[in-house]
Amino acid sequence: MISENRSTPRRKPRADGLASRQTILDAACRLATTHGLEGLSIGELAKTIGMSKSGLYAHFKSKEELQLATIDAALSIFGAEVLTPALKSPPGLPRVHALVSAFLDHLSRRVFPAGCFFATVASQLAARPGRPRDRIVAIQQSWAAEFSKALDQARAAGDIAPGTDLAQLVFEINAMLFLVNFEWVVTQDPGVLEKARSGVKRLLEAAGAGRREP
Amino acid sequence: MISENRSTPRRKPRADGLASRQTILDAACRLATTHGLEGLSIGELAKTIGMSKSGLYAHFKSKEELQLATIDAALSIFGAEVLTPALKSPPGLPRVHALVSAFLDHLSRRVFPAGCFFATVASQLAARPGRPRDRIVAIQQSWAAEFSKALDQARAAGDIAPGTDLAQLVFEINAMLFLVNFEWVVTQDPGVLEKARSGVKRLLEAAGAGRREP
DNA sequence: ATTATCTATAGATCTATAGATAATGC
DNA sequence: ATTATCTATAGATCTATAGATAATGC
Repeated sequence: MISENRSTPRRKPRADGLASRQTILDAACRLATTHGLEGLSIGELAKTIGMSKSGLYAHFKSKEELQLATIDAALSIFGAEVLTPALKSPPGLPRVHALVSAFLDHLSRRVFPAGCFFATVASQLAARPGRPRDRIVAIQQSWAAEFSKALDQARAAGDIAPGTDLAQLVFEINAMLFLVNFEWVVTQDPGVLEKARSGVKRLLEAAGAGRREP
Repeated sequence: MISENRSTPRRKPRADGLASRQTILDAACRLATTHGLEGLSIGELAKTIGMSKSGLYAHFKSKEELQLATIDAALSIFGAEVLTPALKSPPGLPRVHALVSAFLDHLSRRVFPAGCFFATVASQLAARPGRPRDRIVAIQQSWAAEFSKALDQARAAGDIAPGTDLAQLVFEINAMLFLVNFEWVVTQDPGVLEKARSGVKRLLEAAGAGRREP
Protein backbone atom coordinates (compact mmCIF):
# COMPACT_ATOMS: atom_id res chain seq x y z
CA MET A 1 0.00 0.00 0.00
CA ILE A 2 2.96 2.28 -0.20
CA SER A 3 2.70 5.38 -2.29
CA GLU A 4 -1.07 5.26 -2.57
CA ASN A 5 -3.46 8.08 -1.75
CA ARG A 6 -0.81 10.72 -2.05
CA SER A 7 -1.50 14.15 -3.42
CA THR A 8 1.94 14.67 -4.91
CA PRO A 9 2.21 13.86 -8.63
CA ARG A 10 3.46 10.39 -9.56
CA ARG A 11 6.21 11.75 -11.76
CA LYS A 12 7.95 15.00 -11.70
CA PRO A 13 6.86 17.47 -14.40
CA ARG A 14 8.89 17.38 -17.56
CA ALA A 15 11.63 19.93 -17.87
CA ASP A 16 10.02 21.74 -20.78
CA GLY A 17 6.83 22.06 -18.81
CA LEU A 18 8.72 23.77 -16.02
CA ALA A 19 10.61 25.93 -18.47
CA SER A 20 7.37 26.92 -20.13
CA ARG A 21 5.84 27.78 -16.77
CA GLN A 22 8.86 29.91 -16.00
CA THR A 23 8.54 31.68 -19.35
CA ILE A 24 4.91 32.43 -18.58
CA LEU A 25 5.65 33.77 -15.12
CA ASP A 26 8.58 35.88 -16.30
CA ALA A 27 6.32 37.57 -18.82
CA ALA A 28 3.52 37.82 -16.28
CA CYS A 29 5.80 39.68 -13.84
CA ARG A 30 6.74 42.14 -16.50
CA LEU A 31 3.21 42.69 -17.76
CA ALA A 32 1.81 43.00 -14.24
CA THR A 33 4.33 45.71 -13.41
CA THR A 34 2.81 47.96 -16.07
CA HIS A 35 -0.77 46.67 -16.34
CA GLY A 36 -1.30 45.58 -12.78
CA LEU A 37 -2.22 42.12 -11.57
CA GLU A 38 -5.87 42.73 -12.44
CA GLY A 39 -5.09 44.29 -15.80
CA LEU A 40 -3.02 41.20 -16.60
CA SER A 41 -5.13 39.18 -19.04
CA ILE A 42 -4.50 35.64 -20.08
CA GLY A 43 -5.06 36.42 -23.75
CA GLU A 44 -2.55 39.26 -23.78
CA LEU A 45 -0.06 37.20 -21.82
CA ALA A 46 -0.45 34.29 -24.25
CA LYS A 47 0.07 36.58 -27.22
CA THR A 48 3.15 38.13 -25.63
CA ILE A 49 4.92 34.80 -25.33
CA GLY A 50 3.45 33.31 -28.51
CA MET A 51 1.43 30.58 -26.86
CA SER A 52 -2.23 29.57 -27.05
CA LYS A 53 -4.50 30.80 -24.31
CA SER A 54 -5.48 27.36 -23.19
CA GLY A 55 -1.93 26.06 -23.35
CA LEU A 56 -0.99 28.78 -20.95
CA TYR A 57 -4.08 28.27 -18.88
CA ALA A 58 -3.27 24.60 -18.37
CA HIS A 59 -0.45 25.62 -16.04
CA PHE A 60 -2.84 27.26 -13.59
CA LYS A 61 -6.16 26.30 -12.13
CA SER A 62 -7.60 29.79 -12.31
CA LYS A 63 -6.82 33.41 -12.89
CA GLU A 64 -6.22 33.84 -9.18
CA GLU A 65 -3.73 30.99 -9.14
CA LEU A 66 -1.88 32.68 -11.98
CA GLN A 67 -1.86 35.90 -9.99
CA LEU A 68 -0.51 34.18 -6.89
CA ALA A 69 2.14 32.36 -8.91
CA THR A 70 3.11 35.67 -10.53
CA ILE A 71 3.54 37.25 -7.11
CA ASP A 72 5.78 34.37 -6.04
CA ALA A 73 7.82 34.65 -9.22
CA ALA A 74 8.25 38.39 -8.68
CA LEU A 75 9.30 37.76 -5.10
CA SER A 76 11.87 35.28 -6.30
CA ILE A 77 13.31 37.85 -8.68
CA PHE A 78 13.22 40.56 -6.03
CA GLY A 79 14.96 38.23 -3.59
CA ALA A 80 17.74 37.39 -6.01
CA GLU A 81 18.22 40.95 -7.26
CA VAL A 82 17.65 43.02 -4.12
CA LEU A 83 17.18 41.25 -0.81
CA THR A 84 19.76 38.48 -0.91
CA PRO A 85 22.65 40.70 -2.10
CA ALA A 86 21.79 43.33 0.51
CA LEU A 87 21.68 40.78 3.31
CA LYS A 88 25.30 39.88 2.60
CA SER A 89 26.36 43.22 4.01
CA PRO A 90 27.29 43.52 7.71
CA PRO A 91 24.33 43.73 10.10
CA GLY A 92 23.23 47.09 11.44
CA LEU A 93 23.62 50.45 9.78
CA PRO A 94 25.61 49.19 6.76
CA ARG A 95 22.79 46.79 6.02
CA VAL A 96 20.19 49.54 6.15
CA HIS A 97 22.16 51.46 3.56
CA ALA A 98 22.67 48.30 1.54
CA LEU A 99 18.93 47.61 1.46
CA VAL A 100 18.24 51.16 0.27
CA SER A 101 20.99 51.02 -2.35
CA ALA A 102 19.93 47.62 -3.57
CA PHE A 103 16.37 48.84 -3.99
CA LEU A 104 17.38 51.99 -5.87
CA ASP A 105 19.79 50.00 -8.01
CA HIS A 106 17.11 47.52 -9.00
CA LEU A 107 15.07 50.49 -10.22
CA SER A 108 17.89 51.91 -12.33
CA ARG A 109 18.81 48.46 -13.65
CA ARG A 110 15.15 48.07 -14.65
CA VAL A 111 14.83 44.62 -13.18
CA PHE A 112 11.11 45.09 -13.81
CA PRO A 113 10.05 47.21 -16.77
CA ALA A 114 8.20 49.85 -14.76
CA GLY A 115 9.74 50.19 -11.32
CA CYS A 116 9.10 48.01 -8.32
CA PHE A 117 6.62 45.23 -8.93
CA PHE A 118 5.44 45.24 -5.33
CA ALA A 119 4.98 48.98 -5.01
CA THR A 120 2.79 49.09 -8.11
CA VAL A 121 0.79 45.97 -7.36
CA ALA A 122 0.35 46.89 -3.70
CA SER A 123 -1.15 50.24 -4.66
CA GLN A 124 -3.54 48.53 -6.99
CA LEU A 125 -4.65 45.78 -4.66
CA ALA A 126 -4.73 47.70 -1.38
CA ALA A 127 -8.49 48.17 -1.53
CA ARG A 128 -9.34 44.86 -3.22
CA PRO A 129 -9.79 42.09 -0.64
CA GLY A 130 -8.57 38.65 -1.57
CA ARG A 131 -5.65 36.28 -1.47
CA PRO A 132 -3.43 38.24 -3.87
CA ARG A 133 -3.80 41.35 -1.73
CA ASP A 134 -3.08 39.46 1.48
CA ARG A 135 0.03 37.97 -0.04
CA ILE A 136 1.30 41.35 -1.24
CA VAL A 137 0.66 42.98 2.12
CA ALA A 138 2.56 40.17 3.85
CA ILE A 139 5.52 40.68 1.51
CA GLN A 140 5.50 44.41 2.18
CA GLN A 141 5.54 43.70 5.89
CA SER A 142 8.47 41.32 5.64
CA TRP A 143 10.34 43.96 3.63
CA ALA A 144 9.70 46.48 6.39
CA ALA A 145 10.76 43.87 8.96
CA GLU A 146 14.19 43.62 7.34
CA PHE A 147 14.65 47.32 7.97
CA SER A 148 13.40 46.90 11.52
CA LYS A 149 15.93 44.16 12.20
CA ALA A 150 18.85 46.03 10.68
CA LEU A 151 17.93 49.23 12.52
CA ASP A 152 17.64 47.34 15.78
CA GLN A 153 21.13 45.97 15.22
CA ALA A 154 22.34 49.49 14.46
CA ARG A 155 20.83 50.72 17.68
CA ALA A 156 22.48 47.89 19.61
CA ALA A 157 25.79 48.80 17.99
CA GLY A 158 25.40 52.42 19.05
CA ASP A 159 25.05 53.73 15.51
CA ILE A 160 21.55 54.96 16.27
CA ALA A 161 20.44 56.75 19.42
CA PRO A 162 18.99 54.39 22.07
CA GLY A 163 15.59 56.06 22.29
CA THR A 164 14.96 56.08 18.56
CA ASP A 165 11.45 55.17 17.46
CA LEU A 166 12.33 52.42 15.00
CA ALA A 167 8.83 52.00 13.57
CA GLN A 168 8.78 55.68 12.76
CA LEU A 169 12.19 55.43 11.12
CA VAL A 170 11.14 52.43 9.05
CA PHE A 171 8.04 54.34 7.95
CA GLU A 172 10.04 57.35 6.83
CA ILE A 173 12.67 55.34 4.96
CA ASN A 174 10.03 53.27 3.24
CA ALA A 175 8.04 56.38 2.38
CA MET A 176 10.95 57.72 0.38
CA LEU A 177 11.46 54.41 -1.40
CA PHE A 178 7.76 54.22 -2.18
CA LEU A 179 7.50 57.70 -3.65
CA VAL A 180 10.79 57.51 -5.50
CA ASN A 181 9.55 54.44 -7.32
CA PHE A 182 6.54 56.36 -8.56
CA GLU A 183 8.61 59.36 -9.63
CA TRP A 184 11.11 57.09 -11.32
CA VAL A 185 8.42 55.36 -13.35
CA VAL A 186 6.92 58.69 -14.38
CA THR A 187 10.09 60.64 -15.15
CA GLN A 188 12.73 57.95 -15.80
CA ASP A 189 15.10 60.56 -14.37
CA PRO A 190 18.03 59.08 -12.39
CA GLY A 191 18.11 62.37 -10.45
CA VAL A 192 15.04 61.38 -8.48
CA LEU A 193 16.88 58.33 -7.15
CA GLU A 194 19.40 60.69 -5.57
CA LYS A 195 16.63 62.45 -3.69
CA ALA A 196 15.77 59.19 -1.95
CA ARG A 197 19.40 58.31 -1.37
CA SER A 198 20.28 61.63 0.24
CA GLY A 199 16.98 61.79 2.11
CA VAL A 200 17.61 58.45 3.79
CA LYS A 201 21.24 59.35 4.46
CA ARG A 202 20.25 62.54 6.27
CA LEU A 203 17.54 60.68 8.17
CA LEU A 204 19.99 58.11 9.48
CA GLU A 205 22.58 60.74 10.35
CA ALA A 206 19.94 62.58 12.38
CA ALA A 207 18.99 59.36 14.15
CA GLY A 208 22.65 58.66 14.84
CA ALA A 209 23.18 62.13 16.29
CA GLY A 210 20.72 61.19 19.02
CA ARG A 211 17.91 63.48 17.98
CA ARG A 212 15.36 60.83 18.85
CA GLU A 213 16.13 60.34 22.49
CA PRO A 214 13.12 59.90 24.78
CA MET B 1 -27.03 84.29 -41.83
CA ILE B 2 -26.61 84.95 -38.16
CA SER B 3 -26.44 82.04 -35.78
CA GLU B 4 -25.49 79.56 -38.46
CA ASN B 5 -22.55 77.19 -38.32
CA ARG B 6 -22.30 77.33 -34.60
CA SER B 7 -21.16 74.40 -32.52
CA THR B 8 -22.92 75.42 -29.33
CA PRO B 9 -26.23 73.69 -28.67
CA ARG B 10 -29.43 75.61 -29.39
CA ARG B 11 -30.61 75.15 -25.83
CA LYS B 12 -28.85 74.61 -22.60
CA PRO B 13 -28.85 71.07 -21.23
CA ARG B 14 -31.74 70.23 -18.98
CA ALA B 15 -31.19 70.32 -15.26
CA ASP B 16 -31.90 66.63 -14.80
CA GLY B 17 -29.28 65.81 -17.42
CA LEU B 18 -26.66 67.69 -15.44
CA ALA B 19 -27.79 66.10 -12.20
CA SER B 20 -27.65 62.70 -13.79
CA ARG B 21 -24.15 63.37 -15.07
CA GLN B 22 -23.12 64.39 -11.58
CA THR B 23 -24.61 61.22 -10.12
CA ILE B 24 -22.62 59.18 -12.60
CA LEU B 25 -19.36 60.98 -11.88
CA ASP B 26 -19.81 60.81 -8.11
CA ALA B 27 -20.20 57.06 -8.34
CA ALA B 28 -17.33 56.85 -10.83
CA CYS B 29 -14.98 58.64 -8.40
CA ARG B 30 -15.85 56.22 -5.66
CA LEU B 31 -15.56 53.11 -7.82
CA ALA B 32 -12.29 54.28 -9.36
CA THR B 33 -10.74 54.76 -5.93
CA THR B 34 -11.07 51.06 -5.23
CA HIS B 35 -11.08 49.51 -8.73
CA GLY B 36 -8.83 51.97 -10.49
CA LEU B 37 -9.65 54.06 -13.53
CA GLU B 38 -8.99 51.08 -15.80
CA GLY B 39 -10.90 48.68 -13.62
CA LEU B 40 -13.85 51.06 -13.77
CA SER B 41 -16.33 49.45 -16.16
CA ILE B 42 -19.38 51.11 -17.63
CA GLY B 43 -21.58 48.11 -16.93
CA GLU B 44 -20.65 47.98 -13.24
CA LEU B 45 -21.01 51.74 -12.94
CA ALA B 46 -24.46 51.61 -14.57
CA LYS B 47 -25.55 48.85 -12.22
CA THR B 48 -24.28 50.78 -9.19
CA ILE B 49 -26.43 53.80 -9.93
CA GLY B 50 -29.34 51.84 -11.38
CA MET B 51 -29.13 53.18 -14.90
CA SER B 52 -28.85 51.49 -18.27
CA LYS B 53 -25.41 51.16 -19.82
CA SER B 54 -26.37 53.11 -22.90
CA GLY B 55 -28.15 55.84 -20.96
CA LEU B 56 -24.99 56.33 -18.98
CA TYR B 57 -22.80 56.07 -22.02
CA ALA B 58 -24.70 58.84 -23.81
CA HIS B 59 -23.14 61.35 -21.43
CA PHE B 60 -19.63 60.58 -22.69
CA LYS B 61 -18.19 60.07 -26.09
CA SER B 62 -15.94 57.22 -25.05
CA LYS B 63 -14.53 55.35 -22.11
CA GLU B 64 -11.56 57.71 -22.09
CA GLU B 65 -13.84 60.75 -21.92
CA LEU B 66 -15.54 59.16 -18.93
CA GLN B 67 -12.15 58.61 -17.32
CA LEU B 68 -11.09 62.20 -17.91
CA ALA B 69 -14.42 63.50 -16.60
CA THR B 70 -14.02 61.29 -13.54
CA ILE B 71 -10.57 62.74 -12.88
CA ASP B 72 -12.00 66.26 -13.10
CA ALA B 73 -14.83 65.34 -10.76
CA ALA B 74 -12.37 63.88 -8.26
CA LEU B 75 -10.23 67.01 -8.51
CA SER B 76 -13.26 69.13 -7.80
CA ILE B 77 -14.00 67.10 -4.66
CA PHE B 78 -10.35 67.18 -3.60
CA GLY B 79 -10.26 70.93 -4.15
CA ALA B 80 -13.35 71.52 -2.05
CA GLU B 81 -12.38 69.11 0.72
CA VAL B 82 -8.62 69.56 0.94
CA LEU B 83 -6.95 72.26 -1.12
CA THR B 84 -9.32 75.21 -0.80
CA PRO B 85 -9.72 74.94 2.99
CA ALA B 86 -5.95 74.60 3.44
CA LEU B 87 -5.23 77.63 1.28
CA LYS B 88 -7.26 79.77 3.65
CA SER B 89 -4.51 79.44 6.25
CA PRO B 90 -1.74 82.06 6.43
CA PRO B 91 1.03 81.69 3.81
CA GLY B 92 4.30 80.03 4.75
CA LEU B 93 4.85 77.40 7.42
CA PRO B 94 1.26 77.43 8.76
CA ARG B 95 0.05 76.65 5.28
CA VAL B 96 2.43 73.72 4.92
CA HIS B 97 1.03 72.25 8.09
CA ALA B 98 -2.51 73.04 6.95
CA LEU B 99 -1.97 71.19 3.66
CA VAL B 100 -0.66 68.14 5.50
CA SER B 101 -3.48 68.21 8.04
CA ALA B 102 -6.12 68.71 5.38
CA PHE B 103 -4.79 65.72 3.47
CA LEU B 104 -4.68 63.46 6.53
CA ASP B 105 -8.12 64.64 7.59
CA HIS B 106 -9.61 63.84 4.22
CA LEU B 107 -8.30 60.30 4.66
CA SER B 108 -9.83 59.87 8.09
CA ARG B 109 -13.09 61.49 6.97
CA ARG B 110 -13.15 58.97 4.11
CA VAL B 111 -13.93 61.56 1.47
CA PHE B 112 -13.17 58.78 -1.00
CA PRO B 113 -13.96 55.21 0.03
CA ALA B 114 -10.38 53.93 -0.17
CA GLY B 115 -7.92 56.70 0.58
CA CYS B 116 -6.70 59.35 -1.80
CA PHE B 117 -8.15 59.06 -5.30
CA PHE B 118 -5.05 60.56 -6.87
CA ALA B 119 -2.50 58.46 -5.02
CA THR B 120 -4.25 55.27 -6.06
CA VAL B 121 -4.95 56.26 -9.63
CA ALA B 122 -1.48 57.73 -10.11
CA SER B 123 0.14 54.45 -9.04
CA GLN B 124 -2.02 52.58 -11.47
CA LEU B 125 -1.53 54.85 -14.45
CA ALA B 126 2.12 55.76 -13.98
CA ALA B 127 3.30 53.25 -16.56
CA ARG B 128 0.29 53.54 -18.90
CA PRO B 129 0.79 56.33 -21.44
CA GLY B 130 -2.25 58.33 -22.43
CA ARG B 131 -4.32 61.38 -21.63
CA PRO B 132 -5.62 60.14 -18.27
CA ARG B 133 -2.07 59.52 -17.07
CA ASP B 134 -0.87 62.92 -18.28
CA ARG B 135 -3.72 64.61 -16.49
CA ILE B 136 -3.04 62.77 -13.23
CA VAL B 137 0.67 63.55 -13.38
CA ALA B 138 -0.12 67.24 -13.94
CA ILE B 139 -2.42 67.25 -10.91
CA GLN B 140 0.27 65.60 -8.79
CA GLN B 141 2.71 68.27 -9.90
CA SER B 142 0.38 71.10 -9.03
CA TRP B 143 -0.14 69.54 -5.60
CA ALA B 144 3.63 69.46 -5.09
CA ALA B 145 3.82 73.05 -6.35
CA GLU B 146 1.50 74.18 -3.55
CA PHE B 147 4.02 72.82 -1.06
CA SER B 148 6.85 74.49 -2.97
CA LYS B 149 5.13 77.85 -2.81
CA ALA B 150 4.26 77.60 0.87
CA LEU B 151 7.76 76.44 1.76
CA ASP B 152 9.27 79.28 -0.25
CA GLN B 153 7.12 81.71 1.72
CA ALA B 154 8.24 80.03 4.93
CA ARG B 155 11.86 80.45 3.90
CA ALA B 156 11.29 84.11 3.09
CA ALA B 157 9.68 84.55 6.52
CA GLY B 158 12.70 83.01 8.19
CA ASP B 159 10.81 79.94 9.39
CA ILE B 160 13.03 77.71 7.31
CA ALA B 161 16.80 78.00 6.93
CA PRO B 162 17.87 80.05 3.88
CA GLY B 163 19.90 77.32 2.22
CA THR B 164 17.20 74.68 2.46
CA ASP B 165 16.73 72.46 -0.60
CA LEU B 166 13.01 72.96 -1.12
CA ALA B 167 12.60 70.32 -3.80
CA GLN B 168 14.11 67.78 -1.43
CA LEU B 169 11.80 68.90 1.35
CA VAL B 170 8.74 68.66 -0.88
CA PHE B 171 9.82 65.17 -1.88
CA GLU B 172 10.17 64.02 1.71
CA ILE B 173 6.87 65.49 2.86
CA ASN B 174 5.03 64.05 -0.11
CA ALA B 175 6.70 60.69 0.41
CA MET B 176 5.16 60.41 3.87
CA LEU B 177 1.73 61.43 2.58
CA PHE B 178 2.00 58.92 -0.24
CA LEU B 179 2.95 55.98 1.96
CA VAL B 180 0.55 56.87 4.73
CA ASN B 181 -2.31 56.73 2.25
CA PHE B 182 -1.35 53.19 1.34
CA GLU B 183 -1.00 52.09 4.96
CA TRP B 184 -4.27 53.75 5.84
CA VAL B 185 -6.13 51.90 3.11
CA VAL B 186 -4.59 48.60 4.15
CA THR B 187 -4.89 48.90 7.92
CA GLN B 188 -7.66 51.50 8.47
CA ASP B 189 -5.67 52.32 11.61
CA PRO B 190 -5.77 56.01 12.59
CA GLY B 191 -2.41 55.47 14.27
CA VAL B 192 -0.63 55.42 10.92
CA LEU B 193 -1.87 58.95 10.25
CA GLU B 194 0.06 60.07 13.32
CA LYS B 195 3.28 58.67 11.89
CA ALA B 196 2.95 60.99 8.92
CA ARG B 197 1.92 63.92 11.07
CA SER B 198 4.86 63.61 13.45
CA GLY B 199 7.28 62.75 10.64
CA VAL B 200 6.46 65.95 8.79
CA LYS B 201 6.55 67.96 12.01
CA ARG B 202 10.05 66.75 12.82
CA LEU B 203 11.16 67.34 9.24
CA LEU B 204 10.03 70.97 9.32
CA GLU B 205 11.55 71.55 12.75
CA ALA B 206 14.86 70.28 11.46
CA ALA B 207 14.63 72.55 8.42
CA GLY B 208 13.78 75.47 10.68
CA ALA B 209 16.78 74.76 12.90
CA GLY B 210 19.02 75.52 9.95
CA ARG B 211 20.25 72.02 9.33
CA ARG B 212 20.08 72.55 5.56
CA GLU B 213 22.37 75.51 5.19
CA PRO B 214 24.71 75.48 2.20
C1' DA C 1 -52.98 74.87 -28.62
C1' DT C 2 -50.18 72.74 -32.19
C1' DT C 3 -46.20 71.30 -34.29
C1' DA C 4 -41.55 70.57 -34.40
C1' DT C 5 -37.44 69.84 -32.12
C1' DC C 6 -34.40 68.48 -28.66
C1' DT C 7 -32.87 65.85 -24.34
C1' DA C 8 -32.31 62.01 -21.68
C1' DT C 9 -32.92 57.55 -21.36
C1' DA C 10 -33.99 52.44 -22.40
C1' DG C 11 -33.55 48.22 -24.91
C1' DA C 12 -31.57 45.61 -28.54
C1' DT C 13 -27.63 44.47 -30.72
C1' DC C 14 -22.71 44.32 -32.52
C1' DT C 15 -17.81 42.89 -32.21
C1' DA C 16 -14.10 41.80 -29.35
C1' DT C 17 -12.30 39.62 -25.59
C1' DA C 18 -12.50 37.84 -20.88
C1' DG C 19 -11.93 33.46 -18.12
C1' DA C 20 -12.76 28.74 -18.50
C1' DT C 21 -13.60 23.76 -20.27
C1' DA C 22 -13.53 19.60 -23.32
C1' DA C 23 -11.69 16.89 -26.82
C1' DT C 24 -7.63 15.82 -29.04
C1' DG C 25 -2.62 15.56 -30.87
C1' DC C 26 2.18 14.81 -30.02
C1' DA D 1 0.53 21.52 -25.62
C1' DT D 2 -3.42 22.68 -29.47
C1' DT D 3 -8.01 23.67 -31.46
C1' DA D 4 -12.64 24.45 -30.78
C1' DT D 5 -16.00 26.11 -28.04
C1' DC D 6 -18.75 28.06 -24.10
C1' DT D 7 -20.71 31.88 -21.28
C1' DA D 8 -20.16 36.37 -19.61
C1' DT D 9 -19.03 40.88 -20.22
C1' DA D 10 -16.40 44.64 -22.27
C1' DG D 11 -17.00 49.05 -25.03
C1' DA D 12 -19.79 50.88 -28.46
C1' DT D 13 -23.73 51.91 -31.72
C1' DC D 14 -28.50 52.04 -33.20
C1' DT D 15 -33.42 52.83 -32.85
C1' DA D 16 -37.30 54.07 -30.23
C1' DT D 17 -39.60 56.91 -27.01
C1' DA D 18 -41.14 59.83 -22.94
C1' DG D 19 -41.03 64.21 -21.72
C1' DA D 20 -39.35 69.08 -21.85
C1' DT D 21 -38.76 73.22 -24.61
C1' DA D 22 -39.31 76.50 -28.42
C1' DA D 23 -41.52 78.42 -32.25
C1' DT D 24 -45.73 79.12 -34.29
C1' DG D 25 -50.89 79.57 -35.01
C1' DC D 26 -55.17 80.93 -33.20
